Amino acid sequence: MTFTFQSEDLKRDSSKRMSHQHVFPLAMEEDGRTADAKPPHRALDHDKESTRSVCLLEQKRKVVSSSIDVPPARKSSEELDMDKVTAAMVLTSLSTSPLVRSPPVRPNDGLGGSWKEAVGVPSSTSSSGYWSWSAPSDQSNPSTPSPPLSADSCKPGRPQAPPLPDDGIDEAEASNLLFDEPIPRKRKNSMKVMFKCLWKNCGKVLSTAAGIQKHIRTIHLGRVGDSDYSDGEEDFYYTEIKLNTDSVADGLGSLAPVSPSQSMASPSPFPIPESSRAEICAKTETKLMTPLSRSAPTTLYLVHADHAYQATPPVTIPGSAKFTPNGSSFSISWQSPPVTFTGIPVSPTHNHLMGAGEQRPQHTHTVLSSPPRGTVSLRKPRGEGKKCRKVYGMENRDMWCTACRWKKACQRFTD
DNA sequence: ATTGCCGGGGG
DNA sequence: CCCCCGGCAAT
Repeated sequence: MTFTFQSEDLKRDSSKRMSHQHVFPLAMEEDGRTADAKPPHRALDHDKESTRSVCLLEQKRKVVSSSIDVPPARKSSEELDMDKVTAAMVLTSLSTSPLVRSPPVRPNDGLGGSWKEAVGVPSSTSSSGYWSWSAPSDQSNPSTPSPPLSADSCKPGRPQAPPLPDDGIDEAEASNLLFDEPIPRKRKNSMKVMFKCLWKNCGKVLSTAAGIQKHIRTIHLGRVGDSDYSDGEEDFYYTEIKLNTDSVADGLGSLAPVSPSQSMASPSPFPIPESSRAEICAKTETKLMTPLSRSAPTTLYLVHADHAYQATPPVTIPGSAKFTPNGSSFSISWQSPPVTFTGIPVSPTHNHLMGAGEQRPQHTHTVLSSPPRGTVSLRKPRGEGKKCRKVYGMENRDMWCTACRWKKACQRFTD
């Protein structure tokens, strides 16, 4: 954080003191105290200008670099975490009787919503040889202090290629590969996975994904034909639930960050723009998943929404399909009937341009406009864009606009 | 925890 | 007026 670049030099030869904080005032319009040092020439002006821009640049760079620096650190700690988690899981699975066979799907990467591809053949008895969950190898080297680079601490021993390259939509897979996240993270055996239809007043529960998909397709969606064809729409209408002891509440990871309430007026039921599903996946797995999976092991009845779009919007199902795992508050439901999205869930095309543009909520405030107008507060809604403080930072306080310096509403960056 | 800024206070 | 800060609310 040293501001030892041009400005220091400049200041040194142009003026007297150098206090750490007041390095920057140089170019301010209001007080021309730099003028005394030398007759103001274009050169100096130029200097000032460039210096100022350098300041800004510098700051930008600081930001960038910090954001670059961070990830590795976090990563390593994450890896350690993962190790712990895996170890824990291994232990758990060892101590638990391998009663139930391994579930047909990998529960964790489900957010992509297309794991069904990975599962492949819809066989009800897919006990699956090749998911063999290489626990021993994990255990054999539990320490793994620091795997070089982004090594996958989860599957040390064997490559264990992802099931099937299959076809397109496999974003989850792709993202996993991209992010070097521990891909398979298979579930332990002692867990029964069921699939529950979320359709209004249906609540049918089947034991296989294919089954439930077929059910939805035929019964609810009214698809004809033998319907091998699935556009993935069914994914929205069922969810995976786990019954059983098996502690580790990983399924909740994806559900947790749901905000408890959302007005129906909101135009898009999906606060999260689908476009960045990959990121979401990764994030969910890493930062949300991990901490959560360790907490709250008490549930016996877990709901696992495989699809981000399913889980994320705080929807509410009217009648049925309401899970209350422990009595603790948790419910999935569905307020706006399936009509909301037809065909393809959410077009992955609409990216929101982050960073540059401001996207406003743009609500259509219906009729409720003026509450009690007489009240005092009337606080400004809070400015949107960055303000002087944010832009220049505390250390360059004298670059702020006056209002900002006085802690008043910013005048330079008005909204 | 950080940031925007209102309300109020001292000169 | 100018200048500053306590403290609150939103993030």
